[in-house]
Amino acid sequence: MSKASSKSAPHRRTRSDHRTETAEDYVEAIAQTIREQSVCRITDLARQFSVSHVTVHRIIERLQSEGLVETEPYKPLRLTPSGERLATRCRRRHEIVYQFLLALGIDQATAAIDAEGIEHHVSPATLQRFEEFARQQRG
Amino acid sequence: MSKASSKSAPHRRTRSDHRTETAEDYVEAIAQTIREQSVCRITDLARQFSVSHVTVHRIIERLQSEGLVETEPYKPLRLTPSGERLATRCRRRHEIVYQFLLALGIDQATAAIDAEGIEHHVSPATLQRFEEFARQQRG
DNA sequence: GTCGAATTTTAGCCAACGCTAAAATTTTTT
DNA sequence: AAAAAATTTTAGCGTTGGCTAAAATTCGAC
Repeated sequence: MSKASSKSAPHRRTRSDHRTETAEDYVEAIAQTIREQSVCRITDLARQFSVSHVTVHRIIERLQSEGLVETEPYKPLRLTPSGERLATRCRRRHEIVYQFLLALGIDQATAAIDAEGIEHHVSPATLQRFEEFARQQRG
Repeated sequence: MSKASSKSAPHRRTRSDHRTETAEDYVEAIAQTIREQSVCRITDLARQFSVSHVTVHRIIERLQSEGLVETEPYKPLRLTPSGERLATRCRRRHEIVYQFLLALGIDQATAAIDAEGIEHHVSPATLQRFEEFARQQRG
């Protein structure tokens, strides 16, 4: 183990980072669900995330107040333009991380799980290196 | 962008994962602080994590109830054997992730930040690949 | 030893995310 | 159309982690 190490960690991701991660996960899931089955409801997300529909409801309220999601009472969920853009960025990032792990030699199941966790913590610079590595490995 | 992708995400990390991450970060920081300046106080952690000492105090209470930290009133913090083991595992994992990012060609500052975020989400299998890659790149 | 500074502890507030129970609404079945 | 099923909403509670203010204790200087 080296010596230099990464001392003096800038500081741990704060509570507001968690809010962002949640927003990203939900927006990404909404986009994918709409893509696959044309509508997305609260129940769909509850099933995907294994939480109660009530929890989803409250998170959706927050995302709505942040301008990422639109919805009328008792109607299915929609993304705002801003929500769509976020979903697209997240999907791309997610895919790059996943392909990178595969290129590294990680098995599909593990890569899928780890990508889920890692994606939110990859800076643009690192993401670019991930992409290059995967391309180089594949090509 | 590929097609297969990582569909049907197992499900997002739950709230209890965050508790674990916090525990890991704190235990790791306590161990390092003790290593560097022989004692670790609540204030030290507050400074490192940029949160109030009151927040640290409450988190330490929890870690104590979980058997990771020991402390007597107004005294510095100590790790239990279990806390020490956790700190050692986390430090090792952190170091592997950091060295891996460096081996990939990420600059030190970015690698330090990203390692902080990524370390909690790397499975044992992936960690091992990270280690192999870094060794191979260096060797 | 006393006083002042630093540190820790307690009290009390807020937000996010987890839950169950129950009410309201929509959809489907009969 | 009425009844049943599914879905969404509201109400209310618990935990974690964020804060400030103020009290208690320890430590250092004098």
